Amino acid sequence: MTQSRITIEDVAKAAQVSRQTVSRVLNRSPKVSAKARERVEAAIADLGYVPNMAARRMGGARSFLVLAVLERGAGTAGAGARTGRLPLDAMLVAGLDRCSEAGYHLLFEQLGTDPAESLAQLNRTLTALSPDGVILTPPLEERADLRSAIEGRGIALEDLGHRRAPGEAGAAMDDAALGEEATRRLCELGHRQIGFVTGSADPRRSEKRLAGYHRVMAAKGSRAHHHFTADGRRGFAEALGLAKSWLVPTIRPTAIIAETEEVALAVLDVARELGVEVPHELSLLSLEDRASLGRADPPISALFAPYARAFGEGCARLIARAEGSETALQVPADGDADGDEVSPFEFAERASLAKAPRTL
Amino acid sequence: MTQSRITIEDVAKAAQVSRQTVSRVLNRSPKVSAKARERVEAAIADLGYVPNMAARRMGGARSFLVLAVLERGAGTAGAGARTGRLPLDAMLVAGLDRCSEAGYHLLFEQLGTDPAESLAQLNRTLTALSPDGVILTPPLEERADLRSAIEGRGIALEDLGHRRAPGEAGAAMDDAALGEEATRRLCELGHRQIGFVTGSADPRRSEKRLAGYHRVMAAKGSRAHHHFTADGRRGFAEALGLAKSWLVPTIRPTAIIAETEEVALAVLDVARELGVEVPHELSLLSLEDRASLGRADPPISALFAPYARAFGEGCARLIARAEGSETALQVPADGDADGDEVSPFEFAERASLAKAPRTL
DNA sequence: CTGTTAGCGCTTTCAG
DNA sequence: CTGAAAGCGCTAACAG
Repeated sequence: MTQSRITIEDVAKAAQVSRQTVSRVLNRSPKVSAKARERVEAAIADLGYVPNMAARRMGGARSFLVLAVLERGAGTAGAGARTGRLPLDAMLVAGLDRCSEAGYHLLFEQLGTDPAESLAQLNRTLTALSPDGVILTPPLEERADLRSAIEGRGIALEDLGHRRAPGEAGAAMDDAALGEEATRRLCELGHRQIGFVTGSADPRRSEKRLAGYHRVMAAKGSRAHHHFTADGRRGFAEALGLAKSWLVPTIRPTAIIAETEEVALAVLDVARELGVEVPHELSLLSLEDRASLGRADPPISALFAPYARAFGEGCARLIARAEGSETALQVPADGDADGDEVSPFEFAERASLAKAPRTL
Repeated sequence: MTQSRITIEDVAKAAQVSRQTVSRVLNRSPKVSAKARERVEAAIADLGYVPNMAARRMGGARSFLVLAVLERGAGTAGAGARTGRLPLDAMLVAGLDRCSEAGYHLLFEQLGTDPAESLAQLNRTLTALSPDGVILTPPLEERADLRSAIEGRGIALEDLGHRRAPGEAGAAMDDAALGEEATRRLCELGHRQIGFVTGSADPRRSEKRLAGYHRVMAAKGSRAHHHFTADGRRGFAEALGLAKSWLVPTIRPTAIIAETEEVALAVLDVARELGVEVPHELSLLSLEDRASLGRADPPISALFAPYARAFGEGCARLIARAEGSETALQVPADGDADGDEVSPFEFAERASLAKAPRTL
């Protein structure tokens, strides 16, 4: 079944129309009579015809391709690698789902870290593939050169953040906002002595999250952020040692924000070792969600950017744009105006958060 | 730079040769004079010419595409999902590395679980994309219908196991062998009372691993396998409860094989709770490697199938075949004859394994 | 070794 | 609404 040599010509013949008409049906052109359409569709089903992508795009039309651009090393480099990276597996699946349901294909490409070289690389890929859309994954969305290379060719561009206005940082991927919201949530629970342990593989992102944390702490009038930050990016062990030292004195953090799953788990271990009870004596919040957090004892809550979902949505938007259906994903009108300030982040509520103890 | 409308024609003109000659240079044909080649290469570099993939494949030749076929749900469906699945992130990166270095592109496709439907789906993709090679990921490599659909079109096919003979299970992905080797390793450490807790999302794979375990235990004359197996696939909690019950009596396992990271971590927790010391009183071996195992206390050793590596190698083999370079990857001649029986699995040695305690 | 000639399968014009 | 013509950019077949 489904012989591989059936072309649009065969369908045209079978349906007794010209290939143009078949092509129109294929591309959902409205300018086809119902009768013709029916005949063509019957013939297509009958012959098991499947249009050839390459030929399709040769005609100078769409390529039905979405290109996802990764920074080399942005994903887990293998089991045992450091964490704090993109959840490529979930992103892949989310993207695939969205693309295949629309008949599109998803292609990934890794770019090296050298700016000039990576730009050239992208340009090469762009002309070789001429994708209908490109999705730039963090931290690449900030590369203005890449963005203009893409847009300069008239190719649709998306990144993981729904942006409110062009040029603005995408809300869902705003690291500073993530740091802020995490801190704010803890403050709302009554915490003032809040610690922050970084650990992301990408220092730039740590920086921003930390900045958000500092901002909120300062606004709350706490000075804790001057004492309770540790840099797990450099030395994991030292950072933990530092975190450990926090927990011994009488004035100590009542909550700690851990930038990664790894750090969160390690802090939990430290607390256990020291006999500090989580969550009653110490609340713990991770900025990255991984399955293992749910299996920790107690399970650790996480506030995180919804990468996979955002990626899938980015793909969908790209496709919608390519299809020209400007009615499709025009901002789900989710009352996203500017009032409610719905959090763009996902929160996995588990058992590691509690109100601050009274013994402030 | 790198205008997007440069075609082979432009290069031909600039190099003062026919496009055929340019094409030959592009495809590394040996039948080009050094002079011509030089001029063409100069022109290419000069103009920043990049061949268009779609057009290339239209010529009736290669498509420079490798298609990786996944079973829907084979990857992590998102943070918090059950484990025991393919490490898609690492596979993606490994495949991308191998493909891009050869100028190929990697495309993923998910197939539903209904046999007929998934075959049709594959056929569709095959004719739409006409990839140069297809790599079937577990458990799809066992689908004879898919295999013949691919090979019937003359498309190169690979899966994650280096197969010794056609039809034989790939060594690196042989689940029974994994169960056997894990058990054997523990036996070599003097263990006889070995437990096995399943937990994979794919029951068929659990079955095979378990079978390998049973086989070795029986061969060693132990009867432990009649008592110490628990099925974490059904009910995680019950399985753990069962495992827990093992550890209380005086005759109890001195080693436990955990099929997944999740199970391994849980068993470790149980042991800790019960005051059973790992590894001195209980050795623990995971059949799946994840970063979190390395951070457990003590870190948990793992014996596992090298998915990502195998995937990357599969891609490389596909490409080598497409390139016709039959000299390229002809079995690295790693003394793989049939003598040494080098393990096809990877072993992450950590601190959870010890010799069996004397108090057998 | 090199150039010429035909398409690959589809879509864009542009006429009917 | 439909068809005919003219390629898209490249590579296989052939001739030179």
